[in-house]
Parts: sequence; structure tokens; C-alpha cells
Amino acid sequence: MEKKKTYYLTTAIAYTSGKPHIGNTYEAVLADSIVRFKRQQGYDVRFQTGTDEHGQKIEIKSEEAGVTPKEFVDGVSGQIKSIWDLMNTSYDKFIRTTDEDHERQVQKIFRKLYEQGDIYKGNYEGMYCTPCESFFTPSQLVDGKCPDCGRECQPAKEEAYFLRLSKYADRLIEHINTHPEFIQPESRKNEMMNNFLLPGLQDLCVSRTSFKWGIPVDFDAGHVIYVWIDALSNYITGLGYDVDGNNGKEDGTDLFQKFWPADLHLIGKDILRFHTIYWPIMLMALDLPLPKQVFGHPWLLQGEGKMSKSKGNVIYADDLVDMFGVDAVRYFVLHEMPFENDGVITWELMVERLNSDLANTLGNLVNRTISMTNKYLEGAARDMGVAEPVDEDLKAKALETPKKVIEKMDKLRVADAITEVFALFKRCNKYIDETEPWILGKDPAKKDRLSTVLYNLIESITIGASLLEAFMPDTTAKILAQLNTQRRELDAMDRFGGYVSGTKVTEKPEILFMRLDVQEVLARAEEIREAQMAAAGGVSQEPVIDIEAKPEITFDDFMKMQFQVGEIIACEEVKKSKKLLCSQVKIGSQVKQIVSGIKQYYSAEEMVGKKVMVLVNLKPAKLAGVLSEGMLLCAEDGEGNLALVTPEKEMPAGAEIC
RNA sequence: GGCGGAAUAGCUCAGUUGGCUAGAGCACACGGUUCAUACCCGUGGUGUCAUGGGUUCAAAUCCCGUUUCCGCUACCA
Repeated sequence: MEKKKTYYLTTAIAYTSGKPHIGNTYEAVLADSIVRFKRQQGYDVRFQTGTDEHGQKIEIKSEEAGVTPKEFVDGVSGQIKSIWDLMNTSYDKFIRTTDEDHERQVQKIFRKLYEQGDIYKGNYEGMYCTPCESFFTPSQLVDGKCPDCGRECQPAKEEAYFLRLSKYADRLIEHINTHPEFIQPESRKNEMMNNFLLPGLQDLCVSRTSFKWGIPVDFDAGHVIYVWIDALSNYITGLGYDVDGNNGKEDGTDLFQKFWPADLHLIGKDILRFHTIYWPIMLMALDLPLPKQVFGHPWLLQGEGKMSKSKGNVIYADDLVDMFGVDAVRYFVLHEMPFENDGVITWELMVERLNSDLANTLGNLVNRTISMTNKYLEGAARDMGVAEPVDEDLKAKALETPKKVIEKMDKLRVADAITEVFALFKRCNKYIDETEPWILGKDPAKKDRLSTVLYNLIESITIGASLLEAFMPDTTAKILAQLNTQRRELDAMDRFGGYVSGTKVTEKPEILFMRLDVQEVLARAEEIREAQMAAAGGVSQEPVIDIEAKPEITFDDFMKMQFQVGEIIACEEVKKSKKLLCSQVKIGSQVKQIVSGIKQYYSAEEMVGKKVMVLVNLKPAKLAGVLSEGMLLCAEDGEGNLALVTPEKEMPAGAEIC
């Protein structure tokens, strides 16, 4: 027996910090459409997705929820899986980074890299900030001080493990240059090269001691493995990879042997760096081949700006499915997503697509064809061979469409591939107009022609519906069931006339897609929005923010800091910077120059005259080449918006804050 | 600030290596049709191809400047 070609595709594993919105769901659906098509093309496919469950953020979230981290991720992971299932994604493996075999294997990988010297235990010298419990590279330090709190950083206070990126940098650069298809879209390649690879890679810190919820370094208590090392490994541990070569077997098959290297890592454009730099280097260190392609897809954005729970404009897949049905939602996300730029999704747009494409073009076509077959031919169309020139164009279209779809799918142009299928349906509608079956139906002498026309239509629809399987599997099944036929295989689409002549179609065609009224949909969207805001806000309606707690300080520590009210008497933009404003601040009888990163929130003009709270005894430092002699205090919300802190009653410049 | 990308019809976008009157879908208008989910088919655009120059027989397409937007990155007391 001939060995089938394999195809291994992975999505990024979803982070279990909360319910995934439609943007996350898009990736799973996109991946699903690609693998379904590959299966149709005869590939032996492996499709892996899953959840990424470790890290400090989850440790904090679970504390807030009052449950253990494991209980927390069990819940969210289950939720994610059920949404993937709801969307009809046909994954072969749903991996969780809390799976025991994954954890064990990650530990072994870490140990192996350590033993061969690619991971080494290092010390930070003058680069560890004890109060912040954070490490910084020399380039991150500002005047040798912690960039977060500005305090002295201690030498070699903490031990940590590092991955030697620099050792493999040249090989990676070489690989990227000689494999132009490796990073997609190609424009992202420049970003990786120019920002990271060419300036020189810093070794990556791959262990943490500041929290517990992670995979422990098994030979050094207290250290947990950096989440990205953990998460990226899923692509091989999910295949049963074993460092020692004793790969796991599934049904007697060594999946790792069979499927690695992956054909495609499908990920969001935001995590391209991890997949095109750290991951390849890990693989090189393990002496494994690199994945053939990493595709950083664009984002699906909600119309009115960033999705946010507090704004109530987060769109979830299950809400959409309730309203439109699974296949309509699959169609929206696949069709609206352009190849390289971010796509926009709005309620209006979805209704437009539903009514125009799904209900009018496709649903109505199937419906009218079946109706006529019943009305004029007792439900059975036969190819009576009464051809006319107009038939040729339809047949040509039906035969060329599969080729075009294959062509588009080979380039991962999923949206374009769907458009090709719909072009065939549009051609069918036109054919009905050209042949006017309702007129043929009035003339008994034209019955054979009529039968041939409807046969041609049903055959064309069979081909089109079969091609839709990768994108809208349920719809394909529904249409073919109504036509009482089987899905046409891709390699059987080189011939027109595969539909069995005289097959009886269903008597009562089911409406495939109901048209919806925009206003009604918007009203329901508003309900969802309100429910979401109520849920997000709880009693207070206002979102609260929890930040990472810093270690306790003494009163003496506090007294070291001197705060005073300052009046801004002049302010200008720091020209070379995007975010900085340079203010002259009157504090008592002296004037200090202070640089602050608030240009996005305050103009230089509106700063003048404000009374603000200033930390005055901070050691001066240069920012973008400009001297700054203190710090203006600001409040920051969850999205990074800043607001200056000002005295609640009128106070003179220089008043001490205590 | 560094690097990169984008700017085309009311809206969303196509436009390969420069080459015939610059395209598609949606929306809108009109006409046709009635098998069908008030659906389908046809017809309809004077678009400064962001802007100013340049190269060329010929530029949306190549080069330079300008403006605006975006991405990555740095800074963000």
C-alpha cells in the first residue's frame, strides 16, 4: 500500500486565563478548515490544539477566584475545549500543559539542555532588583538602576537558568534566509531579523523563582520552568516525543517519527517572536528539525475598537452560534479575514454576509432547484442529454472551481478559496435565469431539456457543496442529504456528471439559512452587551484592578521617599520620543525638570498650570537624552491609561505630601 | 528615535514582472423575471488610484520628497 503523505498542523495553545473571544476562536476555525481540506486531498493529517495553563497570571487569577490553580485551569480548559467542539473543529489531539506526560517530558528537555550546556545556571550581577523580584539585562537598566522602581540592583542575588540563544543565532539567520517560506507573512520576517536577530540575541532567562505555578526544574527545587519553554514544547510532547528516543506509541505508531517536523504552526502575529526565534533554537539544541512554516495570522477585531469586557463589546463564539448557527459563524470568520491585515467583524457585517451570501445566493439556490425538481419532475432529474451551448459555460465553471480552490488553499488563502466556491453558486443562479425552467415546464415537448437543465444544476451544486466541506461541514452534509447523494471526492471532480441520474431529491427542502433583520440582531447584541457589562462590573458596575503585590516595606522605607505638590509652569514634548513630555515643575522655591511618559494622555499645553504629586528625591536620570529630576505620580488602569494624581483641595506648590 | 508596511468607487477590498476605456463584492437606482428564503438575472461610477516632483513611448504599478495611518522595537522616574 502506498504511504500517504502526512500533514501536521498546530494552533497556538490557548492561555487559560479566561473564556476565549471570537478572535481566539478564529484561529481554531481557520486551522480546522485547512486540515479538513488537507484530508480531502488525501493527506494523513494530525491536527493538534490545546491549552497553555501555567504561569503567574493564572496563579493570581485562581487566588482571586478562591480555588487552586489546577481547579481553575480545569474549568477554563474545559470551557475552551467545549467552544472548539461547538465550532466543529476536528482536532486529533487536545493537549494540556498540565498533562502529566507533557510535564515530565518538559522536565527532561530542560535537563537535557542543561546537561549539554545549552542551558546554564547564571547569576545576575548588579542586575537583580530584590524588591521587584525581577531580573534585568544590562540594556534594560537605567543608569544601572532597576527600570521598574529605580532602586539599586544587587549583584548575583538570585540564581537563574539561561538558554544560550547566541550560540544558535547564526544558524537561525541562515535558516531564515534560505527558507523564505519559513516565516509567513513575509513582512514579519523583517521585524524578527531587524529587531532581534541582527542586533544580536541576549540569552533568554528560562526559569523563575517568584511564583510556584509551573513545571518545577526537577534538579533544582524552587525554580520553575519559564512558561514559553513549557508551552512551545507541546508541539512535540503532544506527539509523544521523548528526549531519550523512547517516543510514545499510539496504536503502535510512533507519531513523532511520523509527523515531525510540523508542516504548519498557525499562530497569532503577536507571538511570532517565540515561534520563530526561541522555538527554533530549542529545536536546534535538541537536534531536531525545524517546523516547515510558521504563519502569524492577523487579528479579527471588533468594529468599535478593542474588545473589552467592561465595555461589553466582547464577542464570544457561543453567542454568535446562538444567533446565526455554527456554519454561519465559521463563514464569517473565514470570509472576513484578509490575508495580511487585521479583519473587522461587526454585527451589521455578519448580517449582511448571512443574508446576501448564505441565504440569498446559496440557500435560495438549493431551495429553488429542489422545488423545481419536485414541481416539474416528481423529484428526480435525469441527464437526458439535451444539451445547449449555454450548458458548456456552467460545466466549465463547475470543473474549474475545484482547481481554483486547491490553488488558493495551497497558499493558505482560505477566504479566497471560499469566494471561489460561491462564484460557482452565483453561476448556477445565472444559469437558471438563462434556461428558464419554469417556461420549459409549461411545454411537455421540452421535458427532456428541462430534466437535463435541472440535472446540470444538481450536479453543479453537488460539486460546490462538496467543496464547502472544509469550511462549513454541516452545511455540506445538509445540502447533500437534501439531494440524496454523497460527498464528491476531490479527485472525482475532474468529470461533470457524477450525480446518479434519476435520484430522488427530498420532497420538502429545509431552509439552510434564515434571513435575519439587522435591527433585531442589533437589539439582541445590545442585550448581550448589557448582560456582559453587568457580569463584568458586578455590584459596582466598575471594573476593579488587581496588581501584583510587592513585598512589605517598613515605615523607615516609606520615610525615605519625599513627596511634594508641584506646579507645572512649563511643558514641552521631547522631540525624539513618542511618549515623553518634559515639564518644568515648581516645587517650593525651586524648579525641577521632570520627564514623564504621558504624551498619549496629556498635551504639553494642558499640563501647564496643573498641580501634581511629585516624588522629588529620586536620583536624576536621563531619558531619551533629557535630564529628569523626579517623577510625576499617575494612576494607571488595566489598559495602561494614565491619570495624574492631583491634590483634592487647593495646595501651594511645595506642600509636603505625607 | 530605529526598522518595516499601507494610502484605489459611499463601504470592504483585488490589482502579478510598469502596457489596451482601473476591477470585484456590498450598498444604492432603474429594468427584467416569478421556480425560489420580497429571491434571482441585467444595466448604471465623472473614482484628482493620499500629495508634489522624476524616470519612461507608457506608472495605481519604478525612484525621490511630503502628509496621514498602522506594525514591530526602544524610551516611558
